[in-house]
Amino acid sequence: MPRRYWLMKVEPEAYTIEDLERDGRTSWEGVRNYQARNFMRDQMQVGDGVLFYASNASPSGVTGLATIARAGYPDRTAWTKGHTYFDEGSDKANPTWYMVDIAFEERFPEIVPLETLKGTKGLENMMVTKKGSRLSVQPVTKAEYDIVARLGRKRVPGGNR
DNA sequence: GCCAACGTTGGC
DNA sequence: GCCAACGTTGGC
Repeated sequence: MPRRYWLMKVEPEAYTIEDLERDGRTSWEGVRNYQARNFMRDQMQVGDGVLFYASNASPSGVTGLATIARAGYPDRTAWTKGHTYFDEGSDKANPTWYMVDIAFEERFPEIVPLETLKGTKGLENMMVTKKGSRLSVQPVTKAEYDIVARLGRKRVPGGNR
């Protein structure tokens, strides 16, 4: 199966690329959206590329790269009473929610802000650049992934602003 | 903190 | 199955 590529959002208050660099690897529990769930459960494979996106940040943008380290498996936080991600309706025999693990790959020297993504040729069709795109797990093309990776690695004197 | 856009819920 | 109300996301 060819390598696929994804963009995964997280608020810096919850987790950052620095955290991932420190941890090396982390589990991505807590996704409670069916479309995102389907991507994690049905399509993500070990080795897939991930654009790590900081949402609700100033600015928001892609802060680094990761890879899928474990393909979709049931999100057991949905069964933990009292847990933030507890979901009464999730059946253990037929789990509603799935998670994956991701591994650190690279931290960009500077964030690639959403503004930059919006203004970069070749990224016009990226979901994240479109207004009202709330999906927290999005597929991206290899071409888009490569463009963003190149932007992230580019060192600009005085910073990438 | 505001608020537009979106996904989900629930009454009918 | 429609759709208004509601809660959440996320850019600004």
